[in-house]
Amino acid sequence: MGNQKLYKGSLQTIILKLLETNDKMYGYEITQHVKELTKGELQITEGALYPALHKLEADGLLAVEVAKVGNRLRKYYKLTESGTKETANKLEEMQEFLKTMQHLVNPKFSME
Amino acid sequence: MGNQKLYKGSLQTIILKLLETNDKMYGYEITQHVKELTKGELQITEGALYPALHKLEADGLLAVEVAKVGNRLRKYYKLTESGTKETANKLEEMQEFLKTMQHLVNPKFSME
DNA sequence: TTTGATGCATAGAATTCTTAGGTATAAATA
DNA sequence: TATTTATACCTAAGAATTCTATGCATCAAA
Repeated sequence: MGNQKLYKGSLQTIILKLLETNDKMYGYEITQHVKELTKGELQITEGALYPALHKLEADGLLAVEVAKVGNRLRKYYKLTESGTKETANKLEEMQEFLKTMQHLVNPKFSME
Repeated sequence: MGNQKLYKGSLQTIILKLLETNDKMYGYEITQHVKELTKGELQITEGALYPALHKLEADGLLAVEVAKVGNRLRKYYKLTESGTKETANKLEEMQEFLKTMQHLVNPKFSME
């Protein structure tokens, strides 16, 4: 996932957030979407993405739907009910984390 | 380090930033300082902190100065010259990361 | 006098991601 | 038409970082 270790730990949250916004997506689509959204800053590697998707599925947060496009298959992922709840939790945690880090590294611009 | 994996990858930057602001600090002091600054949100564990300090020292970013206080010793760490430069780099990367993540998880509040 | 705070440290496990492959179809280009 | 690039899935081995669980020792407070 990119070259920056800062993103370590945030992949699940990123995936869940994308699926909250876009309803259903397939793996390759996610990598391209993130690349565009971040102007190339963040490149999710497939070696990180697919295991992450499988784990989210195994944990019951995502459901899969296989589609055939031409002669190739795509695996569309979407949030389950508990996935939607967990997404809300994870986004809250992420906001808290971002606020805390902002405060730590740049106290001037994060006064409350 | 707390229970949140989101902080994975940001420990070095946190340490460097603290030393940039406070000139010199010892390990235990760092844990307490972060705990206060984050109102308990982030608790750096010693099992994460000390190896991190040793690595930063080995990489030439920190210099150590042992002090005796009463009958106990403290190891004060401070930035070296290259440590100061690297701190600037890491803080820039962190700002970029925070901006990117904010944009990803909450596009509404991160328009430019 | 025993607990809690201070202060250092390491070893092993767990987690996450990177690197480096593998397979295959479709489109573009040389 | 042959080859490269893009699309689309996947996994295994290793690196890197952190957590959990220890250990040792001093000092203050209960």
